[in-house]
Amino acid sequence: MPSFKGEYEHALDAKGRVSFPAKLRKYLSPAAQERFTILKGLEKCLYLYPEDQWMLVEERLSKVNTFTAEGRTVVRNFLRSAEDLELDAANRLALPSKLTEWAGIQTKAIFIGSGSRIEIWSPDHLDSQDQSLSDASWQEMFENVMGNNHP
Amino acid sequence: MPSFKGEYEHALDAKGRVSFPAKLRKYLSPAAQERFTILKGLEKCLYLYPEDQWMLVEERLSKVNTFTAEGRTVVRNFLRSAEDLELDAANRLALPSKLTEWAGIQTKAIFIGSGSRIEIWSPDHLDSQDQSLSDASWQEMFENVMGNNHP
DNA sequence: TACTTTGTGGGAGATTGTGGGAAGAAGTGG
DNA sequence: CCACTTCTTCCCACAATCTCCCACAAAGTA
Repeated sequence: MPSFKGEYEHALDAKGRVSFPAKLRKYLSPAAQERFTILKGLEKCLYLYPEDQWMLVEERLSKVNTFTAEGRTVVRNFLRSAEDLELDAANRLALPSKLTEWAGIQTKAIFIGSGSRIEIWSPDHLDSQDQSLSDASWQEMFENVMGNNHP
Repeated sequence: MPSFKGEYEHALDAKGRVSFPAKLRKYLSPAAQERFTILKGLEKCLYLYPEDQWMLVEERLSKVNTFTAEGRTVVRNFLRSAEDLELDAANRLALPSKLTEWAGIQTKAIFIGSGSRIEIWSPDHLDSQDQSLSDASWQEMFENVMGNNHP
């Protein structure tokens, strides 16, 4: 299972379309080909899942018990911002304007390969995210997360 | 089994009709095509089931033990507000005025794809629902429900 | 250099969202 | 039972939007 990696900046055109980075395209499994689901991330960026990965998410959601208020709230708020996309003939994505507005994406978008999914950031929000993370706390966080998984 | 997703706002016309979002239409299985059951939701919104999904709901209801008062009450109150609908030639639904009034829907309705069904909200009620859900409790809820499915 | 791939732009036609009129069905009161 | 009103359904219309297609320059490749 190849994972997405790397960072690529592309321009949006007047219609809200962006080229999907060619390098990332190479990681797409043929199963997922050309089809994605995009949604609001937990940070101020968008998450882009190729179809095969998204299906795992949906499968999990389908097991949630919607006879409880909590279950309904989770499913509602998770799926709410989601939308299916596919590449056009020129390998572009037409990003939904609601999502680009929310994420502060106007003329430029930065794609970040992040394992099983891709994040899409506005340059500004990515900068401020970077600056709020000092070198020291990054080191600490790294050790917390990675330090004791594989002893 | 693709599930409904996304959020779409549409205007009601003077006759209480709303366009059914084109993006959601793509998820309709040919079996269910164009036919729905609508009813009062457990929150202050309406639930819209395509015919095929509704049949599963009915099947489930048929298993409720109506020899108990509780069982009878549940079945009665669940079904009493339900009504069948179908799309007109312009892909619109004529929402029953009783239900729109109950849900506080006047000039605008928000469709939220939520897995096997679609929720229809008045913008106001959706806002207040959102505001009552703080980020903290959302995160917590999310972890409760999704966290321990796949250890 | 010649050729392919990649990123970007724009136009034409189809789709979608919305409004309103006219024919038909249903309810109301005499 | 009939005339009248109201509500519903079906049809047509139109503007805004979205898709699909073609084009082309820049960059990478052989």
